[in-house]
Amino acid sequence: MVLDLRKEMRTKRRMPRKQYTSSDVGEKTIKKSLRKTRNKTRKPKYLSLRLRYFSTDQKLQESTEIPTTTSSAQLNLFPLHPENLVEEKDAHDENVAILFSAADGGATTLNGVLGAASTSSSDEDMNKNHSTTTTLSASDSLTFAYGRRVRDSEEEVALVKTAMRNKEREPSEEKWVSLSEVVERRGDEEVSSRGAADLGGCWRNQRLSLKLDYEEILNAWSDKGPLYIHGAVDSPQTVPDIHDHFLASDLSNGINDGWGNSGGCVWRVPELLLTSKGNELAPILIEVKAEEQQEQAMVKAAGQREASVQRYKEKRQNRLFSKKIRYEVRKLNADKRPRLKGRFVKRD
DNA sequence: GGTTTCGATCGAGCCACAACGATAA
DNA sequence: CCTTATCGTTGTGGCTCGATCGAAA
Repeated sequence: MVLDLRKEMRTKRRMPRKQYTSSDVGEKTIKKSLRKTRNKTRKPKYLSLRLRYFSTDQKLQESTEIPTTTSSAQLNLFPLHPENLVEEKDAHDENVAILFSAADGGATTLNGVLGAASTSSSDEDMNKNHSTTTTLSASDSLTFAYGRRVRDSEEEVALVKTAMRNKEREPSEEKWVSLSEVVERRGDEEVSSRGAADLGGCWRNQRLSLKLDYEEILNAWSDKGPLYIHGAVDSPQTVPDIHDHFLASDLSNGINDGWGNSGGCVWRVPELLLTSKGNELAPILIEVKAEEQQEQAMVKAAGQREASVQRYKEKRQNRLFSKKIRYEVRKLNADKRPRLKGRFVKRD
């Protein structure tokens, strides 16, 4: 009996072996290209975030109770084979979808976080940010999404900003940062990639301090319809007054929509309570209405979540895994070049 | 529960050579 | 300043092999 149970558990845990597809070839080539571009010598091994992630995730769960549907929180920011994972890892997908539920707005990338006023949340950026778990950007965007711990750390903010500056300096080259470097800089044994998470905390402690020319923005937007945030399922969501301490108030109210958006990231609009007679409602009716609204809010939250998961899946399926060829001529030459056991050989 | 075995997967390296880029004449 | 020649470096794809990981025994 016990043995049978153990066997069943093993079978459940068993992961299907990966089947190579045409996209994998491109993926492999990209890695090879990056590898050769970076250095010819053997690179030092980068610390896998997987273990870190486990511990981090557990800690975060203890402190923030992030809703997870599975205990298997294996980090997989860059699913190499989305076509295989779609059905197999729905639960995992949901977790990732939670991570990037705000991906449409780019809020989970560093660009989205730090450069909200100037960044574009294009798919390319997303892909780049998701492309590898060892880049600072990817890991930080990850931990920002998870890291909802409220903690100030100017040093870490500076570190992330430095990384972003370096990225700007070398726009075409991905910056590789060894985890050990980050750890050294921080000088403790904390999870190194938590910087952005704490950055998120800073954002929750401090208001957004964007210096925007609101008049110019309004003028520029005047012919583009209302200032609504798209992405909500049913009701339009207005841009909140930035002078409201919406972040803190939502946090203090304990609002959590089950998205990891414990307030802050999801702006809410009070429901309009109108009767046919006008704006007045009897107290009892208001009470009943409040309960109904609560139920509706739950249903709506579930609907929003489902919609967002759907959006995430669609985006992931459409993600391009194609290889970027720098010199098409060389590719043509290499294709024509005779090979023996995969190696190039001299022409006769 | 610990150890060993086995199979799948991954990553690094190899190869020839045209193209590229820098430098000198 | 422009052109030409030279030389070292880069990039390209398919295959192999050792390392790694997880499941099974």
